Amino acid sequence: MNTKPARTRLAPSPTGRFHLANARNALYSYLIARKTGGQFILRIEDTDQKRFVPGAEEVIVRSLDWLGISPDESPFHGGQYGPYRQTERREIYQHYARQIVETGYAYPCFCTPERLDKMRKEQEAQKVDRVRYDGLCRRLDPDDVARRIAAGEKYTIRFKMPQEGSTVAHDHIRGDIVTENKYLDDYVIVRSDGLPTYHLAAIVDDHEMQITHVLRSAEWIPTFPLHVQIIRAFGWDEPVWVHPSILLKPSGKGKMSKRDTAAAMEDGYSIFIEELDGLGYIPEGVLNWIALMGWGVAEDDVMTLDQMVERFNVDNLTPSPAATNFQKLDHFNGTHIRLLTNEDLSARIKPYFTGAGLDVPNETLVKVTPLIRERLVTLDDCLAFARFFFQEKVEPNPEDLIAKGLDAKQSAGIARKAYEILSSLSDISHAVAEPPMREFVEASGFNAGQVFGILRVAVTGQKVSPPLFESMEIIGRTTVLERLQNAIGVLEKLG
RNA sequence: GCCCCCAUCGUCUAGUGGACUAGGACGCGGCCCUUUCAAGGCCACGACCGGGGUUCGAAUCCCCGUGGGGGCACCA
Repeated sequence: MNTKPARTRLAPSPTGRFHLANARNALYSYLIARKTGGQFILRIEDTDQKRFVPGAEEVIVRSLDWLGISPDESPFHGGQYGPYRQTERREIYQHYARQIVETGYAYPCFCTPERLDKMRKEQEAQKVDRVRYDGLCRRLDPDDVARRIAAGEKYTIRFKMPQEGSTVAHDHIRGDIVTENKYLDDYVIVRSDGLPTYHLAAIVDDHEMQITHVLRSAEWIPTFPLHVQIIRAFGWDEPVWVHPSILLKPSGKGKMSKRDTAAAMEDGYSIFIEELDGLGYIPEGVLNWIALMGWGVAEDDVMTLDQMVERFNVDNLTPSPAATNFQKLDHFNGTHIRLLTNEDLSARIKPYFTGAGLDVPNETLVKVTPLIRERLVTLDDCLAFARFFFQEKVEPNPEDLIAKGLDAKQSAGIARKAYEILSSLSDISHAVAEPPMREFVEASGFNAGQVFGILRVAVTGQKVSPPLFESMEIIGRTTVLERLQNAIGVLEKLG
């Protein structure tokens, strides 16, 4: 990989939501910049003002910040190459639009949308292979053009695509992409409202902002030759182009549809970065997950951002489409949760408890965290495993208090015995309480699963919980005995 | 319809003509550990899309199919 400082960019349009594919382009771009000591830039492509969605820019920045891959330059962070919003760069595009017309690589087109529409319909009726601009204004007399412009007639500017030969565009992971020019079109590069389309704006900006590596999704491949031709028309150097493939639905058959997105949501997943936080995912896990969709790492695939920077290489990006695998998200999330320090994890799960209306004393939290860390797939799982630590009372399902293979009466007997043993101890810490309970199990003839199962449900209110004795130690003698007493009452009523 | 991109276990991938009995990870199944659930350890199952070439030799190179995907706007 080129080691001179790279300048990369993420250029989303503020029209929709910030999803996986955006994040993945951002990550790879960020990685290239960090790896080479360069800069990662966020540029807002808002030239289509009809589609502008208020607040979309903020979501993008918030998502990037959450992931920990904030841009070095952006409309919000500033920078030497601003403005970073295309609608604020009008004059720059106008300058280059004039230049490209003057040098003969583009021309004004007076065709109205109505005429274009009619033209297309006619072409469709004739079943042409590819509907495209018929070149009417390309053949206009220069004096005529000047006259019509002077008369105030509205016009767009079209790029004068070579009509013969072919264009070779080089993608770093796909190699040369050769397109015969006869399949290309005279694309509109400046709208009649004076604002450029993506084709001109992006090329001009990438040049002006000195972007060295352009990562954009594969949807851009069809217009890739156009972009290369525009660059050549200006006589500029090309950046390194990389087109990572689109992301497929979990089955790998077809791309993510609205329906798939909704289905993911129902399963507790999301393709929108802003929603992942609320779903209990941590940036470290999400990042690791995203990184591996299209980046070939042979082994040791659990990585922190720093490790990714260390190991990343654009050469290892894959060109084939990747299925979105949420199970893998869970895996990476759980793995990275376990990599967190107890202090860090405690701070991250606390909001879930308080959010559920629980009072969470820190001294209790720090004791609880080590007990549940291995069990968490998502942060919000902490509630399922540990809410009983912070509740006044616990209400076990009566049925659950009856041990496997026993009836209510026998179970009540075990509970009473456990109460007897525990209440005889002044201290029920793990080390003190376990030996006598084990002795009881030995002597009683019941098995450990039965005895401890009853105790677990009585004390935690649930069948699945963190280790019993550690849990009881944290809950404290008084509360444990209260809960046991309550369970005995429930069992007696049952019996 | 036309153009373009892609093609290794169910999924993400390693593989750049001989080191391939095709490696790793997720998931799945089993075992161990264990008071539950996890975590961890071990084991198993599981793939080179098809057909032609090229070559002493092909997962790897070429061609043709097939399948999947993208695009054909004064959207990005």
